[in-house]
Amino acid sequence: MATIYEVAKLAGVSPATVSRVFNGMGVSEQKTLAVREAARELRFTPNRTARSLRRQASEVIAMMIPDIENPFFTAMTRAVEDLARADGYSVMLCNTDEDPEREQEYLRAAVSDPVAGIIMVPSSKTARLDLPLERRVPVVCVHRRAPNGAVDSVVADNRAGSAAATRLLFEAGYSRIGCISGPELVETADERAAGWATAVRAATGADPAPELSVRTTYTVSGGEQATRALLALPEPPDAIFAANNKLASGAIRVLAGAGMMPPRIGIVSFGGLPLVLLVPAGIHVTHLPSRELGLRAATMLLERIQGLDVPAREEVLPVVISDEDSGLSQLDGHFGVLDA
Amino acid sequence: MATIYEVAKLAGVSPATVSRVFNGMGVSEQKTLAVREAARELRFTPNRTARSLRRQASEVIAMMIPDIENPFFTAMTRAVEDLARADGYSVMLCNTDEDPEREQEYLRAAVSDPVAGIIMVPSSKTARLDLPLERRVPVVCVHRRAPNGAVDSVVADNRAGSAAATRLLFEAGYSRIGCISGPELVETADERAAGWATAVRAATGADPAPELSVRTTYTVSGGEQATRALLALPEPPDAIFAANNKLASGAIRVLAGAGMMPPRIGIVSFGGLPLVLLVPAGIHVTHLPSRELGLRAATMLLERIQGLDVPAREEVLPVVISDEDSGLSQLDGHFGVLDA
DNA sequence: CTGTTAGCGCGTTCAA
DNA sequence: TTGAACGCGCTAACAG
Repeated sequence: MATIYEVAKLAGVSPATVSRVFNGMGVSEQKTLAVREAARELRFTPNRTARSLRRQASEVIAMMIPDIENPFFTAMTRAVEDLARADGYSVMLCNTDEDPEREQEYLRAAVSDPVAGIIMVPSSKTARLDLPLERRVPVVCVHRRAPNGAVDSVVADNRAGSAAATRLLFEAGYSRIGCISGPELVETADERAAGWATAVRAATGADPAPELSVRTTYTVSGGEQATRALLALPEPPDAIFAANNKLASGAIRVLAGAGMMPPRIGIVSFGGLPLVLLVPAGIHVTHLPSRELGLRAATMLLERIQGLDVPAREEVLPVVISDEDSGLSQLDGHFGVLDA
Repeated sequence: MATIYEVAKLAGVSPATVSRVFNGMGVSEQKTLAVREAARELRFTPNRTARSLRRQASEVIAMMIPDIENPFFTAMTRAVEDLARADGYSVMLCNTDEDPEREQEYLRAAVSDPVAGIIMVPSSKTARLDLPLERRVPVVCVHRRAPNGAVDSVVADNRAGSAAATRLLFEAGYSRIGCISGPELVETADERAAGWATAVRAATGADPAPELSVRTTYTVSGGEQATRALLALPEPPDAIFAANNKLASGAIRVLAGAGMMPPRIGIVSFGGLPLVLLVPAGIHVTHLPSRELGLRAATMLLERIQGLDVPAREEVLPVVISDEDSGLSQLDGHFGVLDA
């Protein structure tokens, strides 16, 4: 692996000149050409590690998400990568599995790498950001707020969105609506359950029955178990608000297995059901601004990396509720089609 | 950010001793304790950049995939990450978008970082691996073979799997089966189209009609257009073999829009349709060993990183074809359910 | 515009 | 077992 010294020797210049050529400083055309020629001959590529060490700055952004297999997070990641690349940064993927220990481990690694910045979906309200804060590594929290509002955050309006999604079911004529949401202390899960409760209160004038709200893990099997629990109630719900796509998948799966489909039971999925596009008619699907969340987070982080020094900011992106089944119900009597 | 020098001073030892403590060399218990205490006090973390530069070795694996939003690739990536983490490596995600130029750019970056190794899904048979080969950075190709067999590869048996999947349609009574596959020169696309042709030949005793095979991009809209083209044929097919999940999604979308569903038309998707789990009955879905591909690739790469020096290896993983619609058709008369 | 030199933080000789 | 000194490859500061 060639170094600037070898290039310099071959080009008949000093190492510093080689460095300057590769960093766009003022070098005479003649020497520039000579350096480029020598570099090509030696297949020279600047060593990024050495550069980082010397500059005390890296070109890597750490992206910490709970689950790389959830299309919601990959869409976010994709957006981040697009923007980061445009600014010359690479994206390092860190899968936390909602595990605070893994998260902490990744934070430690990111800080000792050290990365240019961190975009993270905090696994819980207890996430500790001391390490990056202390080392002055910029952090932006996305999708869930930063603990203590310590750093920039950009989130979707989960509460209002969930309330609107639940309202859809009331408007469709359902009256006893169950809620399946994620773990306690996970912000999105709390917010979405709260939105559901708000809508129930607005529609019925009373607090929702406690047994109608089930909290579980954000997984397909969590959705399955919760749905079974709701169906087993003495007075089961006639509709279900599922707080994310995996929960909705589990719910749909169990309901389909029990032969219960709309309009016999109402279902709304808060968050897109990806790729497959086919859901039975009558299932409402709301769109979460995953890409927009990623774009905003990346923008805010890049600003911080470039030195922006203002107090922690917080942005809330609206959740647009379509009132059509699955977004495109006109296609077919039996299926709605969800945008890819 | 504390350095070993500050830790050394505080602990009353030399920097070398601090280094030794953090690398598991022989240091007296007393000094070890002193160093650890000082390190904790200073919140010291070894700087990975400096370590990489000095050791000429990094702890990052570059994972280059065509599309982070395709669950097939994220499942692979997830498997890679699991294994890599266990060995102390982080995974850097590189999204190539099937674009050879971006791929090349990423290879250049990976080589100049420099990473410990590269796992890649080559975007085409023309991918150039000279850079990593020259710099002796280990590469493993996954899902698609390495160009020229230059490095280790692990792939699924796309040809046999596709033939078996196509046979499923013949066995279900369909006789004129169309094929929608990916771009020319993309190995999986070629192999799957070839598998389809083999099955057609075996079933009909003749070569398939050329107009029954459509090649397009591996996208939902590609699948849509191809399906429309097939339906517009003077003699349209009575069944469709879709060579990947995105193509199948597009096909299903168009067919559903035209009111054509099984059994009126046969459909098989080569590759899982993720998360949503609901596809109309009669749609066959085969399972690709995405996780296994990732695991094998990671294993092979880690071996190479550890210095294994044998000629390039090639592994072919079997594709298991389930003969049930969507894997779980027993659930419901109208829907099949696909495993998450 | 160009060359010389120092040092980013660490791991690893070599001597003691 | 320990410490002093060197250098990984590069860029920034200073001279010229």
